[in-house]
Amino acid sequence: MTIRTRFAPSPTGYMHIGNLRTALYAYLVAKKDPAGVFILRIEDTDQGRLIQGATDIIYDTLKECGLKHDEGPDVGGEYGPYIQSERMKLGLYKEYAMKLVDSGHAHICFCKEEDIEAQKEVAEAKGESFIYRDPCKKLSKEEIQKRIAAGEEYVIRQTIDPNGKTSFDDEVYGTISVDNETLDEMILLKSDGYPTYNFANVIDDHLMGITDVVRGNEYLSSTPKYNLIYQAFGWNIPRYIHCPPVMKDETHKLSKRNGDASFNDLVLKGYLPEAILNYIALLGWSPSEEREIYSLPELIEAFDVKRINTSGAIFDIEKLHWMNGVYLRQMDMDRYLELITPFVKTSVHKDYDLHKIAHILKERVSLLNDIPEMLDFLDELPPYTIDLFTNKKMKTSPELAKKSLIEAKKYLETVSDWQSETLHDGLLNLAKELEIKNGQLLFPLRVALSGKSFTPGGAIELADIFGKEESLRRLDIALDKLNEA
RNA sequence: GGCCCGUUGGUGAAACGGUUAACACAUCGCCCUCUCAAGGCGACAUUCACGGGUUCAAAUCCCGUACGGGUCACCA
Repeated sequence: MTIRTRFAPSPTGYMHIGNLRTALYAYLVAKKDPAGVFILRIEDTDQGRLIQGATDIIYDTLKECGLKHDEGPDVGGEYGPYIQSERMKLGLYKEYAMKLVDSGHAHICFCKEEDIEAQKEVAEAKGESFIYRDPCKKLSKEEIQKRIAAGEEYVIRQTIDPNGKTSFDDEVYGTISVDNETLDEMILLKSDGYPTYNFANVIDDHLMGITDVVRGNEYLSSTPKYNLIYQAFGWNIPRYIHCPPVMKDETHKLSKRNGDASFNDLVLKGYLPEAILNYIALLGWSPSEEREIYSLPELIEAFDVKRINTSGAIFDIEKLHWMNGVYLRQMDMDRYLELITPFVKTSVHKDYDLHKIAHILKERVSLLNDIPEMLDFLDELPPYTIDLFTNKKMKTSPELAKKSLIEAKKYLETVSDWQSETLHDGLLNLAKELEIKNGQLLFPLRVALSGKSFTPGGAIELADIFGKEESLRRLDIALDKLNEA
């Protein structure tokens, strides 16, 4: 049977990391099957929580990550519509809810939300566990008709036989079974006519032919209730793949609500979508081989539902940071150049060779946002004091720096063929002639050129980027400082 | 509180009754080196939340306890 999975977010804001990981896993499960279908369904049944533009964020995020859906509101498909509010207009949910009422698996309920709430509080105050026993189940057909005709608001509530047990098999958590008496009779259809998530989800998953339900483990305890609905209709129960939560720390889930990083925030900080995706794939799942860097196609190949963990995983930005660096270093130069250019240009406005800049950056950048600060010395020589010339490891001091720089200047002034190779050979030669270590010549030179204690690139690379004129100008400034001392 | 789920180093994790308890990030050393990175090498859990039990043998199986999470919404 062809695998069909769905990602079913509600458009209520930004896409957070846990959400994205669920989408990823659903995608991987589908694509593991060469004919597998990955579906996007928008669950907008809570009209009060809708946020303008949230659906676009979902489309954009999936697109940026390469999680291409085969069916969905924007791409169509044979099982549409793919937006629940549109399906609701078709009267779909009400029709199915009424079928359940007819078969005795659901009932009309006139209870007021506040009343139930009040009863619950009383029970809690007494320390008793509260399971709502709906008095409306006893209402006669006539009375129900009368009250509906009188315009009274009502909901349709699931009817559960408290006897017996319901169990299901989860691919990740194994077999789970619960006593039916602990199951509460959830609302299927709200008084505004919209279905609840709980109901719409079951109906749509069935109607859309979903074979594998991938979702967060917070649904583990509702799943028995969903199965009761499947059974009431005589439908096949899908395979369940419940995923452990992505945590912010030991005790808190990652959530947009707490202002935790969303996919978008991470991208804005300079993390690459492919690195983010690779990293979150490893949060709650581990490959069978000893490897961590996977492209999306490679993930499809390596993914195995059986290797999804059962316990929550803490999101560790340090590791993402490292992984982002790996992706950046592995990248081909053309794309790298294209990617870093806007970041370089925020702090570098002079006309330096971007290729050369890219070259010194490549092995050193883990986060694109770090680039401007790393290059802040290129446009203008920052103010600095001569103690920068003191370095124990290099065994340099202002005195030694002065000597080295005088000699360096003499040499550099003679160079007509100003390019990396020439400078390299010339300067190393000079160090040899002076009988000092390379570092004792090059370290001071690098400081003189940059005005910083550390920089991407060394003296030769920087001199190459600056060119003869600017290099000598900065050298003179350094010598002035050293002469004053 | 009832029910459900979980618990291996700071973090992600491997192990599927018998290993010196992998690997990666982070951290700390050393090497390389013109700084910083990158790279190389090495260190880092007498121990797998705790207590019992089963077994010749337990991180792995069973029971209990503790702790954490989830759920009990006309939110998803």
